[in-house]
Amino acid sequence: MKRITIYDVAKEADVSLATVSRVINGSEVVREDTRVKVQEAIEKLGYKPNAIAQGLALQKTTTIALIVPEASFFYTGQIINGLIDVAKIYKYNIVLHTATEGIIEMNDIIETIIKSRVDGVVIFNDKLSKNELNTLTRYQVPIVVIGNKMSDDTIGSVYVDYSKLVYDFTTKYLNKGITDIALVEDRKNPAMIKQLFDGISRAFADAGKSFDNYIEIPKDYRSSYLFLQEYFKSHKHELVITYRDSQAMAVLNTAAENNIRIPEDMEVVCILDSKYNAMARPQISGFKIPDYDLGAVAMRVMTKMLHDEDEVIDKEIELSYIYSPRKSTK
Amino acid sequence: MKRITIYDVAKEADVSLATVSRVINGSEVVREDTRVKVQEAIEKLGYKPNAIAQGLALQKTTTIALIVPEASFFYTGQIINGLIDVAKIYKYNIVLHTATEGIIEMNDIIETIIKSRVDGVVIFNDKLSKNELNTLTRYQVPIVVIGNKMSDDTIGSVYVDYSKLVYDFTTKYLNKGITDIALVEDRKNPAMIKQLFDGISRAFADAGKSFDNYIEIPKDYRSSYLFLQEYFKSHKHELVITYRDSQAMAVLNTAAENNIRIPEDMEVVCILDSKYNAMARPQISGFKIPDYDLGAVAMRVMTKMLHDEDEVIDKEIELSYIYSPRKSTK
DNA sequence: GTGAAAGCGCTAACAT
DNA sequence: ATGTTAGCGCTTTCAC
Repeated sequence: MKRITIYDVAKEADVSLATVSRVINGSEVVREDTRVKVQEAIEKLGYKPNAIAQGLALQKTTTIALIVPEASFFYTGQIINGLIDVAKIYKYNIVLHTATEGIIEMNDIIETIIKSRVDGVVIFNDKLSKNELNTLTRYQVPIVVIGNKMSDDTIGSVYVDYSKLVYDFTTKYLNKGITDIALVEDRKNPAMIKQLFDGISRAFADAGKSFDNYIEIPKDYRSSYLFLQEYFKSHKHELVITYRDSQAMAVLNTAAENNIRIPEDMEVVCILDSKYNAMARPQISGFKIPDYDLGAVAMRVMTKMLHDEDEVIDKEIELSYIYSPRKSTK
Repeated sequence: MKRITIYDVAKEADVSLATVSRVINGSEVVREDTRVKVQEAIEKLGYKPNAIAQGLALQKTTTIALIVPEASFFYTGQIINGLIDVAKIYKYNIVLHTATEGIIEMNDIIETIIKSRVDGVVIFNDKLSKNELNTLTRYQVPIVVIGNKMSDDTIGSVYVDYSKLVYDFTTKYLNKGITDIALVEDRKNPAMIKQLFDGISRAFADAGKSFDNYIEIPKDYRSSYLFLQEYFKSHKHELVITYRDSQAMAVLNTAAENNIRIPEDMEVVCILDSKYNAMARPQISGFKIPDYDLGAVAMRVMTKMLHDEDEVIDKEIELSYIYSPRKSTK
């Protein structure tokens, strides 16, 4: 079955291919009856414009590349949904790349991205530094970063200020006289840890105190569970802050085993809220991060960078969060 | 900055573009010294072949489309990871499409897929019937379906037989004399419900009994929680089977509130295991579904359909599961 | 072993 | 309002 082309349509409708092209692209200058004639031919033949050929001719692909950390779909899912939903509106395709650790692989991804001539790339990576983007910026590809504040001629970003979040939350507790606050985190995400640590430290500093309860736990649930099981035999804090739901649950479970009542003896809060926080017992308080919006807004910024070239647009967009107090805090 | 093309390289290396093309594509017929000469030119200019132009010339894009149900990333994440990992190996790009309910949107997606001239499409959709694929098959695009057993000239599939899973599990309990078995499910996924229902019904039938404890619950956690809270005031079963972790947790939580001890008074098992099952208290027994493999194998089948055109390949691949007994069952 | 030229399907001046 | 034609960047016969 030969793929039917614009020539076939032209012949069928007895016009030139230029006219067919005009019809496809909704040019105004085509007379109504010939437009109908062409439309019928298109319909009859079941013609679908070849996006690849269009891409070659127009020097743009209407596809953007999305890079997400591998195996991060638990918290990336909504971001992708948001991204794709607005991509659909603007008729963009999304090619998905997953990046593991390691700069070598990142270079591979960038290589294929460059070759595929995407119109832009969105990177979700809270670990990424602006410097690491140089490989990409060299090729003049518009970039939107999700998770890190930065901007530039060809770079935009959408993010949540976790440092501020933690600062405000910590300050609230310090003001209540609660000072035995601990931060539980693994080393999976250094940049995130830094933000959290900065926020809590600043809060302590502003209160004339210093923060020193950073508890580093293993990366996987099982090990961190065992670690905390031991830890809470001899420790207890007024407030424990964790980043992910699994960490909060590990705290919950191990505290219970050590007869630490939550929230009476110890309060627990989870930064990155999830539906599982509401299923745990006691239900875990957390901050609702607007993941869907992070993706949607990122794509929106992308389209602006791509279309409204003249207009000055805001390239650093901070999104807000909502605190959901539940049963693990007083 | 002008994008540098194969012509630029040809000029720089003082050869024809045909030769450059040969070097790029690793043709054997190029003399060693000219190959080196060309390579140096490529290096010097930082030339990256334009995949779009290659696509046009070769009539193939080395990209495959992946369609997943929207907002399903919790159980789709690993599938995508597996898919992408083997796609990388074979140098394929993945363009991601999310499908909501509704045939209209599906047609939109298929439309853009056809236009983008992908080499194949992988569909993760346990609701999909072979009939609905016709729109796609008409265009001769190789298809691999994840989650449903089916095959055809241009269709392959990778799946887990949930019906069998439930049949075996139920039979085991029936053999122990446990007959008060209930299936808790919402109506999110009719095809899946059918599989589960079929399996359990067959088991009962083979034991000379009939199954009638299908408990339909609301789709979201909150409502189903309230529903079950009421339900367990007046009901209790020897074994409750749920599909998703959130459903199992709802059962756990509401049972606890009604003083039903698990597993002493009632056992609970979750078909689709997740890490959260191990964090619940009591820990929930479940079946480990090989999601990563589903994706990886699907992509492998795809590449086979694309490359080894002559060779006969197995187009219906059933993957197995592993039972993880934990604390919610005896 | 290497070059010349046609063609992949489409868009966008430029003509008419 | 519509047709002609020159690219877009690359692959691949066919000559040499």
